[in-house]
Amino acid sequence: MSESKSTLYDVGDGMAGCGPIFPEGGFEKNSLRKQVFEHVRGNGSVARSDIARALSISAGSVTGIAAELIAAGLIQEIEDPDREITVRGRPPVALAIVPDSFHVIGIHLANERHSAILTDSIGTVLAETTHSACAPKRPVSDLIDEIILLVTDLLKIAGMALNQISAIGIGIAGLVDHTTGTVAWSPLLSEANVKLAGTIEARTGTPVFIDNDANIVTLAELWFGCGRTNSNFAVMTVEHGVGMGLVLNNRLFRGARGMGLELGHTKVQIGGALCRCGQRGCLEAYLADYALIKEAASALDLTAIGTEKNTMERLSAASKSGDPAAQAIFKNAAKYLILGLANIVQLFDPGLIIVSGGHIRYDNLDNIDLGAEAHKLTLNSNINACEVALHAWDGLVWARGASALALSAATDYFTRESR
Amino acid sequence: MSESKSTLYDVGDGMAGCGPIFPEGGFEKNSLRKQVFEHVRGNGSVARSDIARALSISAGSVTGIAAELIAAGLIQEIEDPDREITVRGRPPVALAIVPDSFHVIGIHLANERHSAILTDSIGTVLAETTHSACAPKRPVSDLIDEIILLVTDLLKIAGMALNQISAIGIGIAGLVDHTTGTVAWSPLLSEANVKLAGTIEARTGTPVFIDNDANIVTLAELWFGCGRTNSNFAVMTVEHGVGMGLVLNNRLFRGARGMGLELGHTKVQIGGALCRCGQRGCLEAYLADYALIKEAASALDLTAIGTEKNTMERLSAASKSGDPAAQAIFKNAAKYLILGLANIVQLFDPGLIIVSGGHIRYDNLDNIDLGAEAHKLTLNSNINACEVALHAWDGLVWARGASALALSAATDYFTRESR
DNA sequence: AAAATAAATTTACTGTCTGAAGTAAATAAT
DNA sequence: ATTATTTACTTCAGACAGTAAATTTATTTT
Repeated sequence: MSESKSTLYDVGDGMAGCGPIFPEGGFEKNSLRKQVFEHVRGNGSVARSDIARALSISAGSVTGIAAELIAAGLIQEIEDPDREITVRGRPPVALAIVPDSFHVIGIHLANERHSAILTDSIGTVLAETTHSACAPKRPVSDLIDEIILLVTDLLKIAGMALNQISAIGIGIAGLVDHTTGTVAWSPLLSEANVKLAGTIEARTGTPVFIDNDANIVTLAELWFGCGRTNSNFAVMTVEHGVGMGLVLNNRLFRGARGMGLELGHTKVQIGGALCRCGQRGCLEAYLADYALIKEAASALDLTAIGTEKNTMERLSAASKSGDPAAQAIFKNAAKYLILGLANIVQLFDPGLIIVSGGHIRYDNLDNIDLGAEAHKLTLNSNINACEVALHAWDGLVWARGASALALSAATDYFTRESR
Repeated sequence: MSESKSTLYDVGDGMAGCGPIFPEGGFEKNSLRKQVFEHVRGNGSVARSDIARALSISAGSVTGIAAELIAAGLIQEIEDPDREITVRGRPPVALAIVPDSFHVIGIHLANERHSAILTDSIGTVLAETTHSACAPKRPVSDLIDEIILLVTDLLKIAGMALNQISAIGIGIAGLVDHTTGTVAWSPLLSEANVKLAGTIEARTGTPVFIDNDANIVTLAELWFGCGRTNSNFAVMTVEHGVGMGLVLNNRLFRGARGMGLELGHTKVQIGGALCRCGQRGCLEAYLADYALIKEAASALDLTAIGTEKNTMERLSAASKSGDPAAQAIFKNAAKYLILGLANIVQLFDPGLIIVSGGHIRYDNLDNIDLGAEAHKLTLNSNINACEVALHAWDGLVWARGASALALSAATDYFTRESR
């Protein structure tokens, strides 16, 4: 832990609202209070009458619930900015979230770098900090110290106190059981089956929720990205490893026992390439960064060994400048990326797959229509081809996803029945 | 349609009750009425006080709901057969389903043979019929005639009238959208996008529900098989094709858009073996019956071409009598079966996978521990190994699964709120 | 026969939501 | 300017699902 980069934000992010935008008439018996709150947050600002129509509930209910939410300080009446005066009848009164009704923290823990953000109740980033990390495997106590350091740093930047934070979300690489808050295994930890959430909760007195990398990225898409307007989509992440996340009916799907969705370790070739997990033929062994780097020796002079990121950048540059070996490496990886997409379509049939990863990869996918290529590998009777979107992120997605985890929990807390 | 085999049943099937046995305190806000009914059906006979404890609802609610269900003729008080007299206090009064409160029909449509059963409200088979079919592809109108014939035959055997049937469930091979009741594509139909459920509904005046082969088998396991005591499990079917079904939280998982779970067409080898779907490298192309038969020429004298079933039987016999070529074929198929299992574990992490198929296959899997072999191909950090169960079925599973579809719908209907 | 115990029922009450009637605030027509 | 029309919002009685606690019922134990 040496250099640190910190920034103070006070901006919104263009599109109104945040969080998944639910289609009208949610079938799930979420309390109306929560439904109304989420509808307001999802749309930025809505009138009571619009809410009643959208959720198909009675106008009377909306009045009552809005009154409760206003009394609780969660929402407020605002001057509708883009109101049309041409309609007759009593003009609607727009409702909007009170941004500073509560605050949450989102943290991402990774090999080289930890990042953390502090947001208000509509997900606006108020403060951000990044701490570089180096220790490859450490005892839990060390990692907890690092987390506490991130939190205190963040609070200092934002000028807030810990008791003003309603929830903390943490994303960490490895096998995570979200329901119990346990890290079964992580590349960052020398110990296994760590009750991370509980421990941090005890240290901070704040509710803590954890999930793995892939789910965090998926949440980021659901709350702040292209997933917002899609109820069903999959996310495929390609970087050091290969992961995936799935959203069904605006909800993160976590598999039967909380684990699963380990796309990177599905087998795509019997007795194939050796994967870092020790098995052979994993998708990851053909597609992840480390798999490409293993092959990079044939394209690059690797006598001077650099970081993984550096090597990938050199490999990408070589490919773009026409090096045939480097191009072959990326081309082969693309073939397996498409295979992965096809298998996702075949098994989950989402309407949309978001491929999320660093921009380096995309530079080498420019002329490939991933959706069309994947469609060629699926049953053609599958009429509605699956859309494939590339989404290159900055370093903040992970922390944003983690903050979504916290936002979701805080929303549940503040809108729960009979408070 | 020539020979027909029909039987009249009047037996139960050993284990008490039917339908998934829900763990205590279901989180889903199913109406208590339905929860109580399902709990009684799942357990065969339970006292009111047991229901209150199991579902953690108040005793008062149970009294009220039981009264309603009794008034509706759905359940009844019975003499508890195995009651222990040693306890003091007022003795509990056992409740049980009234078996003939309603009846449903389950139909399975396949290439060579259609089968249909008529059951009462606890799934006891009251009548069964099988019609042989031959036309490989026919217009919808023909298939509908065949279905109507099955239904009338069944009603005659059972001595019942159509208006005594509360719902009809139909299982058919192909791509089926359960929610709309549409068959997008089927090997039995010359037309595409057929609104089968709606048409039969109009013809019979009875609610009709359809689903595909794999889901039907999965429902059979959930309602009547080893799935009853498991809330989360996957089913893998291996026969003419390779399919799968998934149960999450006692509910059939149908993917994001109702299709999906096409395990047979996930790719396990880039540019691999040619599949009947036209693609290369599908799991099915290595594992399904037709894939094995393609290779059978090297082991058998195929100058006399027989049916698929016949060839499989000859191949199996050859393998068991020590023919090395036949043994190699089965051994290779087993490798891909294990790969399929490993991929299911990796993606869905169910606690149990039921491999469902004809017994021919199992004869050649005797000495293989599928669970252990699949575990070898998954992340070893996946601590809880997935159990793998072989379940060889008789020809009735499909129809039973279809009847479960109907039973489930009828249950919803009769236990819905404010009737 | 009385005490103890457990099951089932009754009763009063709570919270959530709806539907209908009423109020408020604007525009359009006269 | 006045009235009608339209739309947004509020109020309130009541349906409904469920609970918690008191009560009744049926049985065993003492």
